[in-house]
Amino acid sequence: MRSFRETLAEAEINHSPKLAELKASVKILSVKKGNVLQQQGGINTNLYFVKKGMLRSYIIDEKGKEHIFMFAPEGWLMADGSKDDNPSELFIDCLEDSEVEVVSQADFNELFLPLAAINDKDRTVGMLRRMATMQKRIIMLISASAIERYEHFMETYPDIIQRVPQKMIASYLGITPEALSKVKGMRFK
Amino acid sequence: MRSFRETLAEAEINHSPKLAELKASVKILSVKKGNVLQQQGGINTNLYFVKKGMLRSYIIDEKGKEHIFMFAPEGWLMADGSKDDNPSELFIDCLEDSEVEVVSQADFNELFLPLAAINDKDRTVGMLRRMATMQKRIIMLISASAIERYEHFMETYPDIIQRVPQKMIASYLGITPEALSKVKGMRFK
DNA sequence: GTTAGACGTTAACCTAAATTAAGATGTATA
DNA sequence: TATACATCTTAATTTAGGTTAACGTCTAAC
Repeated sequence: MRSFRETLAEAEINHSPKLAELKASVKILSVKKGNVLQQQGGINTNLYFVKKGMLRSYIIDEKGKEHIFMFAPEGWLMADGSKDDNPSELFIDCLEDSEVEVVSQADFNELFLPLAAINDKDRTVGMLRRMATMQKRIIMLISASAIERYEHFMETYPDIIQRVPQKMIASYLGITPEALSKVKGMRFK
Repeated sequence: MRSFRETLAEAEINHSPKLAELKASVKILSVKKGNVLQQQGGINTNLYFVKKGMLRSYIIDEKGKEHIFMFAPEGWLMADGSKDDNPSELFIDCLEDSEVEVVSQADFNELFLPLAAINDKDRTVGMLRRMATMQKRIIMLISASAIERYEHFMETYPDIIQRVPQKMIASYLGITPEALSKVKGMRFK
């Protein structure tokens, strides 16, 4: 990775848009609840923009246990962010009947990223929001108790709470469903 | 956040570089070990590119306990990724005498992000690497035991292990120094 | 209607890691 | 040199959360 100054020294601006190519690279998909869009270990990874419904990404560990990495309701981007060349770390599946737009990782990097940075502040805001979400998540995981993580989640994503089963919330928080149940009971004691 | 198609519909390419402005926006800083570059709660957040040395970002919780969010040795970007308008969540300080390049969050978003996406693949790779690191970190935190997290850290960042005290590694892993000490002993039993 | 799965809750028990405290070593400073 | 301070380790104790299992509710399938 180059430094800021090195970047400047080498910078030459020339950019010819390829709108047709861009348009062709986007596929629209209707996905039924339960459908799996992407497998852990797969090599062709995509980005999914959720127009309607909700997607979920998760891993399955050696003991066969599911751990939810992220929920993506309407307006969110769903993607496996593991390094480009590596196979996908995540499963992605569909929690509600959904409509999504799909772009391959390769197309996104080559075509969308440059375009988005210039013309689509919302797109970069989307990436920044993703980063902010992950940062907060890490901070909660290393510093907060189960109940604090739960309360933070409720405040931040009250919508998601209504739409997914408790056991998935527990999985997202990094605890068992039983522990979440216990912890919820304790709040009103 | 707009969808891919909406983005395309609205896209108009025009981009005039402002190299002079860009250059002026970069400051070079020599920082002594222990210096604090940025405070939790501060409003003027910067991005730091580490040319030499090492930076660290961390929070201090209500009980006064430190939790390390990230290390940034040479070649890494250090930044608080909490939402633009919010005050900084993180302290950033200096673990070794360092040389860093500094750009304000505002300048970065307005000037560097567009430029980098087009001309500097390494820069976007840097952001993607950041995302990949965070993703892996979250997965480890929700699914792996203390010892597994430690072993993963050793494999992934053998360099950092040599350069920072154990208690900071523990803090990064989300465990106490005592627990890390115990866990290290257990590996050779 | 009956049955079989999912889901959520509760409780008994267990374990990993936190807390507290003490001691051993190293290092910077008066 | 002596003092203080930070780091790491070990051990005793406590606690948050995991595991296992039982039970009630709900929904889907027969």
